[in-house]
Amino acid sequence: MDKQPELCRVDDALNILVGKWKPIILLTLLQQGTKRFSELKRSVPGITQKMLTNQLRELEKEDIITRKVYAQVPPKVEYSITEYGKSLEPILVAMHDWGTAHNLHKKNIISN
Amino acid sequence: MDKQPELCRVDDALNILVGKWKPIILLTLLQQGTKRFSELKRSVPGITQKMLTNQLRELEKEDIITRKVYAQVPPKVEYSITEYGKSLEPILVAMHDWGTAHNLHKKNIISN
DNA sequence: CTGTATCCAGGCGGATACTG
DNA sequence: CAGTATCCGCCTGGATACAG
Repeated sequence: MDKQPELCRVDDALNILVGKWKPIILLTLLQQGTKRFSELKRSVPGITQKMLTNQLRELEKEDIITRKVYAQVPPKVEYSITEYGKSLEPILVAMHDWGTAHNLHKKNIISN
Repeated sequence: MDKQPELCRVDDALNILVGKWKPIILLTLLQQGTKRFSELKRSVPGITQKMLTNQLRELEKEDIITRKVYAQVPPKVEYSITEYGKSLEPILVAMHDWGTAHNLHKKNIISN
């Protein structure tokens, strides 16, 4: 049942990153800083309100992002990466770099 | 529907790594080299034959691992990381390092 | 503007049994 | 030894409607 202690350490990071919209949400917040709910919705084309809320809540639970509510009408809520969340950036960068190379790999296969 | 080109690059890597047993399978092959089906099964406690086959097939499709069948009785099949698959190692290492630090983070929260 | 509540389809992963 | 085949429960994510 248990995995090797050394090996399963990767699963913690993976579980946090996994979610249809989490990577793009995190990258948006990392690159563009604090954003309102509606701004995020615009920054992530195709996402529904339900899913945006859902993914944000999960990231918040993991202490990767923070949620700041302004008591006003109309409502205003801002989301930001936590310091802890910023520690995920090297992983996202590694994946982004790999993704770029992956694209080239696929093109090479096709061209052969 | 479409995401920003730059941002969605991370999804390619993520999709390949996602799967309940893929990370540990990859790390095992990376660290210990070529392994037979039964050896992998022993290296990944708790996995069923169905899931081991399933995860191996998916990694094979992505050209991350190779499958070598020896025409003999009893059957012998060996799995190895491809050169291309090795390019995933930095990502796995980054996640492993993060997972280790994450453990400390959780401990700190508890101790506060 | 920033959510919640429902319903629903598809896929993932587990248990189990069977096979060349 | 190295798989396949089947059944099945659960969770994820999409569509849609409603709400403070």
